[in-house]
Amino acid sequence: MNKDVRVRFAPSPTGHLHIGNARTAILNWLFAKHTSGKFILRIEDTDPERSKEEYTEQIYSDLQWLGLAWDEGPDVGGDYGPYKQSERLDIYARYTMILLEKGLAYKCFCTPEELEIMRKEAIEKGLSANYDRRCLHLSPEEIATREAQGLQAAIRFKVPEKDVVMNDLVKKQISFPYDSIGDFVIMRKEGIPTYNYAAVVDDHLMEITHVIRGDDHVSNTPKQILLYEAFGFEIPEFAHIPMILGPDRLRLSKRHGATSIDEYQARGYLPEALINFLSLLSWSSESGAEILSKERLIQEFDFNRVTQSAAVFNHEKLNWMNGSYIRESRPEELIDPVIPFFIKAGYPVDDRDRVLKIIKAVQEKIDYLEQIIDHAKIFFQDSITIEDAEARALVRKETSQKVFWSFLRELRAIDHIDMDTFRLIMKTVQKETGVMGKDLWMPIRIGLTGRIHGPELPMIVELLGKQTCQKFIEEIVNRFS
RNA sequence: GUCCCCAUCGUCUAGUGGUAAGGACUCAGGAUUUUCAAUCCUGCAACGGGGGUUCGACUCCCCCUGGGGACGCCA
Repeated sequence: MNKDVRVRFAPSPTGHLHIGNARTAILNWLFAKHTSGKFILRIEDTDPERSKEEYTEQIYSDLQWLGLAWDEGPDVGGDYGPYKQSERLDIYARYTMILLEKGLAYKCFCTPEELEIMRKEAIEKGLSANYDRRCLHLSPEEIATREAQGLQAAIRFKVPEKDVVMNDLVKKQISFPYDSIGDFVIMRKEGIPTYNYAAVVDDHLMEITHVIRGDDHVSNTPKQILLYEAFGFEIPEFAHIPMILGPDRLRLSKRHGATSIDEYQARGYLPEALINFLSLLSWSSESGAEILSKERLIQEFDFNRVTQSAAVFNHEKLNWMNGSYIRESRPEELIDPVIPFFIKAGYPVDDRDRVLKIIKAVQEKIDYLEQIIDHAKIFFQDSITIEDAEARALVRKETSQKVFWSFLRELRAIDHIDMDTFRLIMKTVQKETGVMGKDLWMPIRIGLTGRIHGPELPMIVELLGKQTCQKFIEEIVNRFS
């Protein structure tokens, strides 16, 4: 019956994996998983100017970090390789010959300068900025002369005079008048294919069933459809997903801050949260739920529920969602992800149990892992400095002094402290001093951390340990009395 | 300039001819709490404009406006 689904993510290695591309990859992956199909990675490195091997590696690792495993690709192989376009040049050349022989494509000797003038003139006249076909009617002799002069030709596709209709899984039916499509170059004079051409040849040869990509490609699609028809290839399904915009409703770009996946990784966003969030840009669950596991996304994903309109990337919501994932994580799972941030901050990491306790103490306060550095600072101080004026005033209060002395007396009487003994001690302090509530707890908090806000005190005390607690309180007593 | 697409709270969205236009983020207020946070509750906030069609339009059609994309020997 239906062919097995095969989809591809086809980035060009010209930079880091961008948020928009990542979203495209995610939807491809979700659809493949949803249909038990294959997810294929193809590297479109046909631009020698901009493509770089290091970016290919970067794309691999970004995709891996997101947890999007591919079934076929340059590194893992597959039956439809090679999966890098730069290694398929002979294939494209072969198919170009077919078009040339059938008279469906022709050589073009126009220079970039000529083309630029042509374009300007067309726009001035109010016409569409298409190629005027001046090389279409070159006689064999004229072609021979130019080639004898050493001129190299690009190959242009001769666009047939018929309107093109496409049926898109998300955009539904769109038609393009034939005269809005100009004869486009399929092979550059260096013998390297252009995007529209290579994509068609590859998608056909790789038996891609669904082309899922950003909707900035819709106007490319009629060209590609024409190519499929010229070759007699079966046309795949198309699904053009809406763009992701910045807050100014312009296409998301570097100007908008962090736009590549590795930047989010570096700040301690969780891949699951990113996938969840990006999936919800222009797609929604029928249930209305927003926090959706990968499994659930896979199960529910459907093009019928993809929106038609572009979506603004909302940082605040991402932060909320990521924070939600952090809060829902088991603290143990967070140890490894958090360690790089500890190392970066110069905090010791050899005692994993201590790291775990710190995570438990601050887990609910952070939206992304990088923020743990600031919250955990209080656990690695040698001495306490009180910056805040309100805190200084509080510490000086008479009740605070009483609390300190009482607390210190209790502390000196024991040799080890944990959350429970701390609570017990505080009860005693309360009884002895008659101080309670904020006046009781706040001096201790400030004395131990220097700050007015922070994690729950019992956790702080246990993490600091008896010696450090005693030292800090002794210091503050000396300083302020 | 030409072609294509889009249009519900500030943002992400639900909606599919008859709804008090629902949810989420943000924001405000409250509850809880030894602080902050988290959590829970409450609240503010939207169908771009104009014509049709219809007994009835957020929903269908047209125009306008606004936005986006494409028109590369980039992808």
